[in-house]
Amino acid sequence: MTQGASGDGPGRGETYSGAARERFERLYETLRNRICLLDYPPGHRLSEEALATEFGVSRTPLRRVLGWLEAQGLLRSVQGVGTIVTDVEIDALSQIYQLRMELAELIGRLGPREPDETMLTLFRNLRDRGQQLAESPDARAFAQFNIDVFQALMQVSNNKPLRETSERLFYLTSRIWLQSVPQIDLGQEATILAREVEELLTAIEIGDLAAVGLIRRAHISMSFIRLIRYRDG
Amino acid sequence: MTQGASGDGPGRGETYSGAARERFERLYETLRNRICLLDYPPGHRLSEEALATEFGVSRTPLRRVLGWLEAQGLLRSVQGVGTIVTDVEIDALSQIYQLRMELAELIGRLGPREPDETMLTLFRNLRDRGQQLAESPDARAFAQFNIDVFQALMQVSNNKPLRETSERLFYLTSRIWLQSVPQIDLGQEATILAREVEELLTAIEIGDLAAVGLIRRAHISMSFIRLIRYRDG
DNA sequence: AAATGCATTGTTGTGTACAACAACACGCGC
DNA sequence: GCGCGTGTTGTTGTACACAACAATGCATTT
Repeated sequence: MTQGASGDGPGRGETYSGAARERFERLYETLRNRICLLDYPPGHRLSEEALATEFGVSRTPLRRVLGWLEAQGLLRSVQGVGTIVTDVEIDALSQIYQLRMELAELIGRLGPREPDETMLTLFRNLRDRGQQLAESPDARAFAQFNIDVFQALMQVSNNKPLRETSERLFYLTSRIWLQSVPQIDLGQEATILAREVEELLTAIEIGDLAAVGLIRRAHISMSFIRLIRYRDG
Repeated sequence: MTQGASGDGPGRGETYSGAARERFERLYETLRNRICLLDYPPGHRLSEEALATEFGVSRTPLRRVLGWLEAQGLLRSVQGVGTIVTDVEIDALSQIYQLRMELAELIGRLGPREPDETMLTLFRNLRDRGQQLAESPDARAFAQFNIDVFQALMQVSNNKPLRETSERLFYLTSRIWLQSVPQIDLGQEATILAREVEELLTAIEIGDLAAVGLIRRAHISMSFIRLIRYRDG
């Protein structure tokens, strides 16, 4: 393949200011999803050469993507060894969860965004998806649903730094559920998450965004406790 | 210069696992300081080629450093134009300050670290420096002192994600004071900061770390209000 | 004189070859 | 049989040459 003559890259005309940036974000989200969905489990060593070949680029632009993922704490590159998917040890997990709880509450307090029809539709769709998921639990679908619920919640606040910080911490810890999937009660977790979405939807319909933050915080708190209990036995 | 034969690079034997990493961190902190101390003011276009030449490396390792700074929001690279130091517009500044206030309070609540003699000495030295600064105000010394006070405060909490998040937001906004230096009353600001350090030291000596967070939050809140007043007239 | 097209220049983005490094396996000595 | 040194292999790190791109200045045209 010749340089830059990517087949599907510049297809959409919305290259706001650079086709390279678009490709970067595509690679970034692709790899982040693979990490969060445990296609690349913690400790997995992925090869720059192999990834570059797969995506039809050279190592150079790929390394920029890996660099960002490393900056987010999802990867760790060490010379002579490889690029390793990070693992989250239990005490670091606890610290992140403590902070995530506080930030979840802030989502409803800092720059709340008035719920519009779009947001309501979004959460109603999530509620329906949650009910289906609770009826027929599936590990991967659960993980994806968890991500989608989080991303929907991020639209509640206008505070961009808060959203970015919450995102970073979320993607750092969301994998733990898929990792513990043999031990956890997937059906119960799906049911709990589905009910959380229902509660969130109720609060949004009323327009009480502070309540949204409190509900979310409570569920993060409880889910961490359940997680610890799962792991302990 | 041949590859890797840097004169001062591998001088210290504490290369925990890679001399490259050490060099990376040195470049990173150097450039971050230059940005935060306004050696590179917002809007400034810095050349990869020139920087690589200055540091005696090739563009490749330098680009990794620039990539991290871009991930932290301090730089913005655009093809064909250059690598530009970001500017903070007033509304984004407000959002960051709101979040910083909340995080400051959390510093005293999440994983507080018992003050030891080292920390007390650190803050007592800062108190002395603050008094000297208040007597003979200097813009650059004020900015550096502001950074050092912040870094000392980061040692109060054991929560690493909270520290990293606070750092990111701090370095994103600390430049605003040097930017406004013709308009602000530098002597007054130095006096206020020195007194804040005194208050913080008092709280630390008592061992009330929650108070530390509250004091810090209050000062962040007030300093933002003063900043807005400075800018408005 | 003003506007427009175009060449020039300088920048970041990309591809590629090689160096530095660490892990592994093999063979040698004990 | 066991320990150790060493070559081999695969990885990330680095340097460099070139492509893609945007801005600028200049000549040309209207």
